Amino acid sequence: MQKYNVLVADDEPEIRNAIEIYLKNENMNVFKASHGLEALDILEKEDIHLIILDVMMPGLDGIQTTFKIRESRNIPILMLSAKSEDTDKILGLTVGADDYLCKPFNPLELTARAKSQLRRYTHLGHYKASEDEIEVRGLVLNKRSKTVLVDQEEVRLTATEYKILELLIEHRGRVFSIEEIYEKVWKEPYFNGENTVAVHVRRIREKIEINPREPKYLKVVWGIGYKIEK
Amino acid sequence: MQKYNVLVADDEPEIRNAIEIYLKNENMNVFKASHGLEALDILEKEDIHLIILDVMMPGLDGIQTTFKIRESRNIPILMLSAKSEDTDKILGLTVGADDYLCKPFNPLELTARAKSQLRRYTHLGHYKASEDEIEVRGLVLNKRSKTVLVDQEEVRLTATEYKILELLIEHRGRVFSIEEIYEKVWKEPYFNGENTVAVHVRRIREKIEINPREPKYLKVVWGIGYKIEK
DNA sequence: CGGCATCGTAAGAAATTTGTAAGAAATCAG
DNA sequence: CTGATTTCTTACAAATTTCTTACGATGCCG
Repeated sequence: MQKYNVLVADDEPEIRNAIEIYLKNENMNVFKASHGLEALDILEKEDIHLIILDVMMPGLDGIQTTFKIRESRNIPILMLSAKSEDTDKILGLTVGADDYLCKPFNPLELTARAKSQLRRYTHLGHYKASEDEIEVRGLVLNKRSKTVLVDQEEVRLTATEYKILELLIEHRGRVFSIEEIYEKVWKEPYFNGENTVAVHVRRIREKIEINPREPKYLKVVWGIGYKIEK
Repeated sequence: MQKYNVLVADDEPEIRNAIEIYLKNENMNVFKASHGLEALDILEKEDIHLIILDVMMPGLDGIQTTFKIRESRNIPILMLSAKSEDTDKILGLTVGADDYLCKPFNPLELTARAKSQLRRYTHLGHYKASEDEIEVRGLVLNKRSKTVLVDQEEVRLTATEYKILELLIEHRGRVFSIEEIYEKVWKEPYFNGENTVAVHVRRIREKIEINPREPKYLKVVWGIGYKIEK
């Protein structure tokens, strides 16, 4: 069996060590860093398969580190954050992370999520992109060719429209706030009052829905955001 | 295995000692108090994981102590009370408690309930973030996707309705006063006379109950507040 | 330069949610 | 039973959020 290398970056030594124990238990190699810069350093030298990052760290924090990593690589990142009332907010901040978990977390859940990320590797150790083709109720999105079919018919989406739809479809069933969508797609902070996402949603609906006023795929969840029905 | 610290507060020494024996048998550390103030004192000094409180105690009784504890902490509380005709009444009084038990109780039941509360801790000793999905008698609440299913059917709740329901379900069995609900959901002080929570409760019932007038899930506890039946 | 496609903004319309008030109904205390 | 208290119910108006449309800006390609 493949032995995976996992990098854990957290400024709290207890958490770092606890995670190390859980992961070693699952037969993984663990590299530890106490802040973002150290993590980036290890990342250059070692063949890391998964990064577990704490949001809150002195110096380069988890979010900045994610941006840095994403500039050059597509390694899976699992973000950790302190439990907060406003989970959605944190979720919005974790742009670029592949998954996230609130502290205090359940060790079983941590290892389960870590393994789920690692499952995306082939036996050669190469990172395997998640499924190329996603189908949901007659709507087929192909990530490789970046095309969308609705009932066998190809639909021409613009680049931004496609990105929004891909985001929603990849996590179908989950609700994304307008802010979250904006920050994930545009990769810049969202200022309240902007109407852009709504307009793009309208345009996407125009193209993929039979009746844009009664959307079958791209649904609104009032006061929360948008989602693709599972 | 993690060794848990349990605080037992009861004015009757026999009961205190009996509980101590049962719990030590289950490999727990036991701290004892004979009244509420002493319990609060120990709580400050020790790293307590579970509190077992008797309702009837001289000085600060179990109910007042619960209020005091809840002002600052979210530790699980198991309430003990003398058996009475009017179980509901006592149940209503246990606002803020996570579970309760009637005296005389079965030692097996006591340890079972104590362990059930402690199970919510991780190996790190942190209080565990609760599960993503909570199921209670056919009602399924998914915190990640912020959706609610009743008998497999998705129910569309508004943002505030969802928040109220999530609060109640997360601590199902516990009674929340209108004031508590208001302040937890709206995050602003509650002024007596406001009707808002009641109206929202009505609307939630309209959506999740078969017959809103005879609620199966979201029940009222007269003079105290609302709760979700366990 | 002209034609075309894409994008963001603004502004008003439409839809949905939310709070309030007022009276009805249920429950409790004596 | 009676009056007091608490919860329930309904309707309506205000607030908020989303939808829709149109327009101008930008950039690409020939």
